[in-house]
Amino acid sequence: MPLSKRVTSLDVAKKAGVSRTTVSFVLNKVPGVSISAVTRNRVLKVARDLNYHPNEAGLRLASGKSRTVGLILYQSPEQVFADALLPQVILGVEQAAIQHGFHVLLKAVEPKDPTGYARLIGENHVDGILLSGPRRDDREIIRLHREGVPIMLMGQLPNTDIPFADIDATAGAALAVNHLIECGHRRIALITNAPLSYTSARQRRAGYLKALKHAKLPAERTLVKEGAYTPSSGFEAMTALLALSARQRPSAVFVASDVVAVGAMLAIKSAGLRIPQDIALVGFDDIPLAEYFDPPLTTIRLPAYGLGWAAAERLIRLIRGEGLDQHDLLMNSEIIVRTSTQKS
Amino acid sequence: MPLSKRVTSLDVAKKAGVSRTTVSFVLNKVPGVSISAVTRNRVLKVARDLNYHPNEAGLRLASGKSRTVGLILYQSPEQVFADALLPQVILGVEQAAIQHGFHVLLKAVEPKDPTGYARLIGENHVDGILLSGPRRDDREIIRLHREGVPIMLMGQLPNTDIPFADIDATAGAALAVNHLIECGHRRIALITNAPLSYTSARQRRAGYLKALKHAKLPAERTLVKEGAYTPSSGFEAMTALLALSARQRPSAVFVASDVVAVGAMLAIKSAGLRIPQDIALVGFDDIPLAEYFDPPLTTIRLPAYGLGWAAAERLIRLIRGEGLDQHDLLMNSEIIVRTSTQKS
DNA sequence: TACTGGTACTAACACGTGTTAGTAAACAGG
DNA sequence: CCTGTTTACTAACACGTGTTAGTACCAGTA
Repeated sequence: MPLSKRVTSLDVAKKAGVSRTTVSFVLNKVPGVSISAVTRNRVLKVARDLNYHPNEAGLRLASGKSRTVGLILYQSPEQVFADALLPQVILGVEQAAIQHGFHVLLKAVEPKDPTGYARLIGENHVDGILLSGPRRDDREIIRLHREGVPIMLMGQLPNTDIPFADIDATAGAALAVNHLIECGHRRIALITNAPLSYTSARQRRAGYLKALKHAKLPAERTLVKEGAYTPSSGFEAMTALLALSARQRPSAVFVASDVVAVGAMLAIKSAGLRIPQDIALVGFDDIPLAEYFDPPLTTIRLPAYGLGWAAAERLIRLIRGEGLDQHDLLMNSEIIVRTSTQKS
Repeated sequence: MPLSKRVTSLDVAKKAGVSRTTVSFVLNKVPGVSISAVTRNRVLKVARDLNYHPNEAGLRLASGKSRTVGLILYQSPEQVFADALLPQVILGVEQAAIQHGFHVLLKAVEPKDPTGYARLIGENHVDGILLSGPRRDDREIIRLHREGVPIMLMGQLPNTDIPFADIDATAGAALAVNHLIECGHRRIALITNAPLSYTSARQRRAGYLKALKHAKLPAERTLVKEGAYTPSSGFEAMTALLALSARQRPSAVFVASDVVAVGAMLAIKSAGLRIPQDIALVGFDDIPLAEYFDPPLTTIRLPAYGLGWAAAERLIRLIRGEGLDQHDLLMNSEIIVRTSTQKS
């Protein structure tokens, strides 16, 4: 029974003996209209007594706004599973949205099956889009942006002017490699977090190369191996590095993902080598378990929660038509030094 | 400009030279009404040409349905951060929802700040609620259920008849302990995944006790320690176990969470003991990294993705008024035997 | 010819809200 | 006493859809 009888503003109006318009004025505190204190209090009381909540659909229809952001996860299931920081990002998005009175609609999109998330906009389902893991071959997002739809990327899309919030992965990677250089290493290898066709992998490699160049160390192609999200890819990449001749073999490796680094560590230990005495290791991400690896992993800590928070907050600004103080946001990371680089 | 001009069904009707009603009949394939093939094709073509998508708000208002499920994460931020399986669960929910034409609205609720997710129902924002991590002190959910709101729990709520989908954690825990018994262990300790005030912790302990009883082994209070989501809690709990006298000290430990187990492993190794030779270890969850712990962790694999999928699918059944084949769903887990229990 | 019944539509209402334009009463100023 | 202004409201429209009741037409039948 209670399900069939939804309380509407008309019910409130009737019971309070006023018009529906007055109810709307009171509850929305519309500026510029005067309502007597007696009436206002009566309406408020009745609304509370009846447990009135404005119907979302009616509200959207009348206002044309949905006060909802679409959080699009443009990632394959394997990526999602392996992404240990995803919960933090999502939570950051959620809490920023709540703070601004917005809701979050979650949508996972598989790259191979680009079922248009654009429909969410066309259907007026969301006011703006937060796109995690943008792809270069995604024409849809560019079209939407050109049409004036509020969009915020988490990650970057080269050759577009779509605003984004992202970790400054290049700087973070440089931090990692600089640390290794300061530890005295000269032959430093790189295992990427993902295939180099991904922007995130490119950025981290750029930081690696930058740090080497700054220290006037040569960059050798043989010292760069591709990982792909998983520990096993790290195992293989490291195995390949260990197969190099004694002269070519690196004394330290920057693995651009903690998860991939786990596999690399296993390869090193399986080969009977010690970390950091024989090979030092720096990871990237500072996932919650990195501190408990054996040995504890020196790594780059990313503000995952903060990234989600900032991205959502900036998107909501766009939706509201407020300007952004800066078009793009690059967040700083910090290095967390642990045993995997400290010859204690 | 394109933003200001949304295409409505009236636009389609005008351009096709028919009434709006006809457009609705054609696009919704309403049974029992006859439309000539010529007209139908004309309408379909125009709709495609204009890139028409029905406005979500109008649709909701007219139909009274939102075709959206609310995924409520009733967990503290620390829990969310530590939950390595959460992405899998969320993805399962998402994909089941998509498959049935539903959307997912995500809402994180902090236990200490019970800002009513019930409003989502009152506002007609969602058709049903998927509650992850239900709490005993949550009066709201019981009220909603009594009012006939479709609800599905992920986890269980004793003393209520709210339908749920959950892992059979008791059976899973028994699996773990049985394995240790089969390996010849007689003194088996338990480190819980969470404080015992949590249902999930209770269930896992129940499986532990059941397995001991079945093997006619005594259950000793001194061998049960509480963990709390984090590796550090596992470290402390294990340290306490190691402090027991040589006679009391366990030869094997069931840690009811892989994440907590990481801390326990560190404590064991720090004490100069070996796994599994001195102390064998079984975890719970089979998080993606468990395979890469040192040593690889024997653990209980949970169908996290499947749980999310099944829970969403069952909720949608409830929303549609279809019955459930069974009121509750308990999903099976399996044991994954690795080195932490195999004296190889 | 008149009636029946099916085909192919359309007019009009309902859903619940925000908002603009307008009105009656009270009040203030001359 | 009349006029203009403020106060405190309300009637009516708009938003975009689904749906019920009804209409015009035509073919077939008695």
